[in-house]
Amino acid sequence: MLHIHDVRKLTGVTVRTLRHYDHLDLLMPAAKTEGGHRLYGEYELKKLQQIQFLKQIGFSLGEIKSMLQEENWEWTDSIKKQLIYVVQEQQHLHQTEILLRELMNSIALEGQDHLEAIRKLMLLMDGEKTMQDRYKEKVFNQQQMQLLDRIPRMVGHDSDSLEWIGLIGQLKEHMDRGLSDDRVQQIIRRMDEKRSEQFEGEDDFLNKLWEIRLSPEESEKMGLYPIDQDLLHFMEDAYTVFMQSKQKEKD
Amino acid sequence: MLHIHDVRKLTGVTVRTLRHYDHLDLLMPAAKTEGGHRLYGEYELKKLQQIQFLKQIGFSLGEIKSMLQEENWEWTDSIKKQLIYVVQEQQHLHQTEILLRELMNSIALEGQDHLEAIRKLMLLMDGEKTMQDRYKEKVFNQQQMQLLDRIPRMVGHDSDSLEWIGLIGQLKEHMDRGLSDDRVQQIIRRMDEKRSEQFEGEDDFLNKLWEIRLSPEESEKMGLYPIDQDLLHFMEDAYTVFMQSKQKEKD
DNA sequence: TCTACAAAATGACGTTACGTCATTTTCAAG
DNA sequence: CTTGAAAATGACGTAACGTCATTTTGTAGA
Repeated sequence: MLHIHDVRKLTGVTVRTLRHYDHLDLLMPAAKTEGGHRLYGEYELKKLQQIQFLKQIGFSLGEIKSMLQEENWEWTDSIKKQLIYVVQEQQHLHQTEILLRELMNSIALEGQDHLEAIRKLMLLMDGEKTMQDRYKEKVFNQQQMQLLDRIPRMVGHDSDSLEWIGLIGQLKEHMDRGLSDDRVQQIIRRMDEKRSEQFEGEDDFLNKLWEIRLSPEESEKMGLYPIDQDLLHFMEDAYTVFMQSKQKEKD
Repeated sequence: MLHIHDVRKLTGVTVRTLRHYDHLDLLMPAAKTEGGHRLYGEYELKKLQQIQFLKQIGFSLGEIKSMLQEENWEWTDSIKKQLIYVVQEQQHLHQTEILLRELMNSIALEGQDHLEAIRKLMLLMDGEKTMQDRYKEKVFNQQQMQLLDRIPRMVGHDSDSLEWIGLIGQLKEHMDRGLSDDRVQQIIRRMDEKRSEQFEGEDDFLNKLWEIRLSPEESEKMGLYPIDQDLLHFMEDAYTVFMQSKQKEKD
């Protein structure tokens, strides 16, 4: 059994923090001495490190508690949420950095008149007129959109959707090789295998593609969303080629 | 003179915030009615917007107060300090983003065992980069070092890495089906395809890599994501089966 | 001019993850 | 059994407000 000070020496976590976690019922000592001194065991050390890790990723102690306690907590939801937050924060900080640099330049130009510099910058910020600003705003929005697109697409919570995402991504990468290219056809074959596992039955790949187009929600569940139209067509065509050569093989 | 509610409508700043700023002596109303209601003028509006601007750049209310009050405040110092902070924060968030993506992938691989996913990631984090590089240089030659960049990474959100992770995860899921199961063999075939796409003719490299993979300690030294031993052996065996049936087909 | 109801003011507590006292107990060595 | 070090407990502070609850004030209509 480890004394609270030993835990501190081992992990670097302060005594106050350990008491705090105890208070929150996040990490309780394995036992206490008669006099009430906290004693920690192997298990607590491990848990403490998990807590540190999750904290580093930016989760609040409350969320961490839920994650570690509740048996069927939706980790993937939490992680996605956090990912979106982190990406947006980076965007925000990037904008802030730009503003700071502009402010610095502005001050250099205006000399001592800081407030005048600010005033001019503020005009730039939410000014309603200049084309530049409209352009900036547009670009910013586009970036935002791209980010929001990219995040759900590039994270999958299970190995199956992860592979779908990977396959689709690679198909996109290899589009320029043409429909009959080996790599393309291999990807399509793998897709066909997967869809036959998942959607056993008559509806074929083309139907599946149709479905995807008609039902964004379904495809999002599968991690397929969003797919652009070009890729969809390419997939369709490649699949046709695939089926034809499969037919030939049979003959 | 503007009523507090008018200020809110004009600027979007809440009544509570205005009261708060008054309390802090940051922004005092130009006058008060007999009954104590706050009245704001043109000057206060302008100052409020400056405050909003500086707040957006990330300064604290305390600093803002100093900036606007003290005549010869060193603005450039503050701005530089803030700039440094913002840049550091971005780097920090970037690291966090990587960790989150790794965690997501790790969870996809490990299935529902989130804590195991965390444990493995923590192992990866602890490893020192310089040690890893040194180890790599010892094992691989110059040319092979370049190939190392192409092996799938847990952190990678490139579609290739994602598919690898997906494939490994699915192999793990289907282990209980046995070596010759269709799904297992299809996965292996896809793996083999990917292998030959990227590492055709680099058998020496692949053999070395596989040996390292087979040893958890060696893997850790290189900073590779630890994969369960039994899964690796299963993969090896299933591959043997795959090669055999491929041979038969030829005959 | 009185009334009534909206809006404002005041004060206090809550939030996050602990740091930092101040005070009291407990532990372990001599 | 003493004693000094370490632990425990409790309380306050932090940043920038949000959110009550309660009391006053402003003003429009009768």
